[in-house]
Amino acid sequence: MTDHLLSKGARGRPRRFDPNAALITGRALFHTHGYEALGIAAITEALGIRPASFYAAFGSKAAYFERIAEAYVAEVLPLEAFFRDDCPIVDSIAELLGEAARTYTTCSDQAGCLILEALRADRSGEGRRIAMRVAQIRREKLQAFIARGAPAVALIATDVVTVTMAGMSAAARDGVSCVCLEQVAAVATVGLRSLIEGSA
Amino acid sequence: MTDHLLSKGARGRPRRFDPNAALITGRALFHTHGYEALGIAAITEALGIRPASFYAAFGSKAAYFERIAEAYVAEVLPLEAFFRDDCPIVDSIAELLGEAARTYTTCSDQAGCLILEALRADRSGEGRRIAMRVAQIRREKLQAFIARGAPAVALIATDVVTVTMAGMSAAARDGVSCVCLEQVAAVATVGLRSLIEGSA
DNA sequence: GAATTTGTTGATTGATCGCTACATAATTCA
DNA sequence: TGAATTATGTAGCGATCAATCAACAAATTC
Repeated sequence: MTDHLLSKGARGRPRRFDPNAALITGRALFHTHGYEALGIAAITEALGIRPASFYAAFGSKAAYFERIAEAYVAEVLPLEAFFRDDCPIVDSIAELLGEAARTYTTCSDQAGCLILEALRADRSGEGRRIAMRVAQIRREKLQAFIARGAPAVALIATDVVTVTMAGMSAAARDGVSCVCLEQVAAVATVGLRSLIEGSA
Repeated sequence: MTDHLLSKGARGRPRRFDPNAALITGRALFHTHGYEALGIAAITEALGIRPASFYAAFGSKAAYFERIAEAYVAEVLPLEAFFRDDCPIVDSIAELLGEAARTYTTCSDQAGCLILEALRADRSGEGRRIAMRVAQIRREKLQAFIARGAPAVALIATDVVTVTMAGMSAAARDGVSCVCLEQVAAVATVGLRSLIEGSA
C-alpha cells in the first residue's frame, strides 16, 4: 500500500502504471501460462509498459512471481476459514476439498492451483523454489490444524489432503469438470473419515 | 529392432551409437529434468554425439520423447498386470496404487511418473501434447478395466484413481517417502472400496 | 532556477533454444 | 573401382530468453 499510483509526496517522476494492478494482471498471466512459459515480453506487453519499467518496479521475474504467489496463497482457499474449533476436523477437510474442486474449475483457462501448478511446471528454476517454499509453509499450517483434532494421524492425513489437492489441481488443468472433482473429493473424504475416526 | 548397431546389410556409413541405448538414456534424462528443461545440447552431450546425428536418428526432440514415452507407458505399471478377472476390482486398484507408490519413489532423482510430470511441466508445447495423448489412452484403458467390475461407478472411480496417481507423482517429486505414499494409497483405497461396494 | 530523484524510452546484451546446411567419412552395391 | 547411400563433424541459423544501458522526461526539494 506504500506505493500506489499518483502517491503524493513521492519524489521523482511518477509511474505511468499501477504496480498493484500489475500484480493482478500478472497473477492471471502466470496462472494461464505457467512460470516458465510466461516471458517478460508477454508480461510487459500485457501491462503496456517496457521491460525497463518492469524491472525498475519489481526487480526480476522471480520477485514479481513471489509477490503474486504470496498474495494468492493468502487469498485463495485460506485454511483459517475452514478449520474452526467447533467443527469436526474431517468436516473441515471435506469442505476444503469440496471448495478446492470448485475453485480449481471456476475459470477454464486458469484451472488448478497457481502454486501447485507452478511447482510442477518448473523443475529446478527459481519458479519452483518460490512455489516450493510457499507450498511448504501452507502444508505445515495444514498439518498443525489437523493435529488439533486428530494428532495421531495428522501426518498421514495431511499427506492425503496434499496428494488429493495436487491431483485435483492437475485434473482440473486437464479439463476434468467441477462435479467430477467434487465427487473425487467426497470419495477421498470417506477414506479420511475412516482414518481419523478409527484413530479416536 | 530394425535398426541396431552394426546391422549387417545396411548401406551407408554405420552409426557410431546405439539408438536403443539412446532411448534408455533419454528416458532417464527426461525423467530427471522434464521435457522443457532438457535441451538438445544436454541430450547430445550425454549420448556423446553431435546434434546432427541426433536429428538424423530421431527427427526431432518431440519425436524422440514420443518414442520414449510410449515405451515407458508399456513397461511401467502396465494395467494388464493388475486387473485380472479372478480378483475384485478394488483389490486390483489397491495393488496398482501401492505399486505406484513404490515405483514413483524408487529413484530419488527420477521420482514420479514420467508421463504425468511431463504433462504438468509443459503447458502448451509439444511435450504436453504427447503426454496428453499417452495419458488419455491409458485413462480409457483403466476405465474399461474398472467398468468390467463396477460399471455403475466406473467413471468416478477412474477419476479417483487418476487424481490419486497424479497427486502421488507430484508428492514423490516433492520428496514424500515411499511409506507415506503407501499409506496415502491405502486411505484412497478405503474410499474407493466404499464407493464400489456401495454400488454393487 | 538548479540540483536531485525517479521512471520511461529505445536499443541491446550475451546466452540458450531447437534445428539445419554443408562438406566429409565410411560403408554397400554394381 | 566407382556410384550410391548414410552418418558424421563443423559451424551456424533465426528466434527467444531474462535482464540492462544510456539518454531523456517529469516530478520534488533546495
